[in-house]
Amino acid sequence: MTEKFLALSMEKQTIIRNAALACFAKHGYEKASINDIAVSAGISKASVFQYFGNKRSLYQYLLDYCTAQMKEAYDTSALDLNTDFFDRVWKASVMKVENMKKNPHIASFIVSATVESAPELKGAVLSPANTKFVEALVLHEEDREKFKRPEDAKLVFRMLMLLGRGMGDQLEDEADYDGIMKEFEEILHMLKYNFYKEEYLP
Amino acid sequence: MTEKFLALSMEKQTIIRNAALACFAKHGYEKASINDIAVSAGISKASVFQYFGNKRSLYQYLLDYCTAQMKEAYDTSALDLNTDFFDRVWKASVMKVENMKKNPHIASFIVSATVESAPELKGAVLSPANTKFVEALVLHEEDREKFKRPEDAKLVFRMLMLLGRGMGDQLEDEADYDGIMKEFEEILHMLKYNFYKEEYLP
DNA sequence: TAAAATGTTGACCGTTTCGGTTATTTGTGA
DNA sequence: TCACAAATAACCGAAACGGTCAACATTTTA
Repeated sequence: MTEKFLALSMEKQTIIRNAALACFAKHGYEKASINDIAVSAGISKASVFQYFGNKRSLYQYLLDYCTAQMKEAYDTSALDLNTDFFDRVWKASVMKVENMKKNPHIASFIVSATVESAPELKGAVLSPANTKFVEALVLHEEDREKFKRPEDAKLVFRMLMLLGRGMGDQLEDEADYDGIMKEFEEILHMLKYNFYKEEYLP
Repeated sequence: MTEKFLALSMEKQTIIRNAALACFAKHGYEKASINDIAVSAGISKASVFQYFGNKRSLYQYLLDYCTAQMKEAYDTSALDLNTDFFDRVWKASVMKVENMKKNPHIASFIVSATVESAPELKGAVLSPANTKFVEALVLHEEDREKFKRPEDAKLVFRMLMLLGRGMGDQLEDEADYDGIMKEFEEILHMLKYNFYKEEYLP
């Protein structure tokens, strides 16, 4: 159903896809209108139907696209599980942000898709490719030993998860990726310095 | 225009108000429909117009209500500026969460209202009562001196701001207020222990 | 360069939903 | 039982919805 769309130039595909992702993410499936998407993408409403057939197919295409995009972004590049905990967190964060830079609307679209409940969308699923990603961040015994108080390790991990959410919000609002990431890198260094035993500091 | 509404029982007022706040927050002014709100509140659409006259008046009432609610929640209870930094952060967070407990939809409504751009709403303003609140959290010189590395203080402050955002998200998703707050209290204690000079620890 | 094929869209369709009104029903206190 | 107010079902014209199609550009082909 999407052959017509896939024949378009990549630039045009990106513009239309981003418009659709943003619109569905903001308004949800039912309240997002094809007209809004078309205007936002700078094309006519009829073209959207030309490319995707109907609303439902457009939405399904976006789900599939996001699934594939997430796989490509996270699954292939293996996180080395043998590095330092803070380094792992840093590496994973960079990956996440690089992905957000390339495709700024995917994150909020996925969030909105997971809470979507329109009856028309029964059977339309978003396969979660994130598990591997989080697994790599999990705390290992050798991580804990580096902490002055090993019992702090778990809570630091939880704190970094919450911090990640806060950063994600900030990134969606003001898109100053590099500024935020620089700040985050400083935070990780600071935490390492204050929480690790001296022998584990460089 | 809202006399009819204010004559209702407090319980019914709360139900209707929460339905409206949630609906406007989720969909924005234009895409939120009176019918949705009425169904969600368990009353008829005609009643909503009976109580508020029209859509615009309902929205204005919610803005005014939120402004008053924020004032009551933050402005009256003075944060003591002479306590420890982490204690100040903790106290402010408790206030914020208590307010979210009582009125879970205010936060997201205010966020959505600040980015609202419907032409019909020109002149409808939300007076920000948060300034005092943030002032109390600002870092003072005597806070910095307690840190092993005083230069860390500023970054810890920034980190706590981001952490607060992440926590806010979590609170809106799963409403396990006490669990999250207990975790946050532990985080603050842990940070204090690891960042403060020994002489400032209890 | 003329014709054929393709890409794009303005105008339109029937239907639904919108904000808002009105006439009727329902509940209540005297 | 009756008067009165609260609540709503039914309704209104207008707008927006998803979707279609014929007409207009643009490109490809002969």
